[in-house]
Amino acid sequence: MNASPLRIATWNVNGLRARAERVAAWLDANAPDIVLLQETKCDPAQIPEGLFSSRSYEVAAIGAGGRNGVLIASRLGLRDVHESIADYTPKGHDPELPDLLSEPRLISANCGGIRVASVYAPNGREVDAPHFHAKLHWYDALRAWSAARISESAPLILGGDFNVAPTDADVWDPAALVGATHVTPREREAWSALIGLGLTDAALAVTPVGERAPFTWWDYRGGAFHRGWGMRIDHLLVEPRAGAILSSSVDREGRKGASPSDHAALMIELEPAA
DNA sequence: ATGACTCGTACGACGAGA
Repeated sequence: MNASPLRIATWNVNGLRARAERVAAWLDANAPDIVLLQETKCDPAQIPEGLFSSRSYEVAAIGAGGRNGVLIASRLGLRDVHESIADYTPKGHDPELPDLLSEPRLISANCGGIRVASVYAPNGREVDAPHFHAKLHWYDALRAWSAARISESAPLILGGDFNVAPTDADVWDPAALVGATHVTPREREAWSALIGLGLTDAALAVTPVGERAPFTWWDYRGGAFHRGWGMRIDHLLVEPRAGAILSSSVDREGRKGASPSDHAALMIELEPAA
């Protein structure tokens, strides 16, 4: 029995060591039960001392030097950790492409009966660059891994920085992004195929028809945040059997002031299925 | 404006991010 809904949050922090004070304040203000972080940019041994343990979280993290890196912190237990989707490399994978499946971009654990994953999708760099094709292959592997999890008894929740804006409503100005990554038909097809496994885009699910779900990322440059020049590229994807999505919110305060991440945290409240 | 920030690496720029 849960007296109150679960709070599940995801945040690309752009450097956990650089963001330690902000993460601490955000944890204290929001009290999430499950925290998914991306771009920690550190090895697990470099996680700021006590940041999670002093707040009663168990942590599972992977990292390799100063790039990428993902983490799960849970107050609901943390077991059966998965650290790679490389076993789900798609058929036809071009071995000449960058090996993004070996980078620390997904970690998953069973937290209180829910299989959660912290996901950091590749950027893609330039349309049709090697990294762009590798991004699409990485999405194929993510879809295959997710399909395998959906066949298991624990419901699946994916959260993270997916580096795809699913529709033109998810960017401030489609005309400004012609020729850019994150909005191409191929990336959006990869996104749709993932969603099509039977996952609910939580932010959309609680957004009234005709309104726009809030952005989660704004470029550091040119005052983009204050101009509203953002995108919705961080997502929480919920298998319906996990429970009912009660709310979804973006922590815009976390994008303000000194030394913010370029991403804001996304958090949902979930009433777990009985 | 082929720009604009920021992090990590390593102590001066530079790759990468989106």
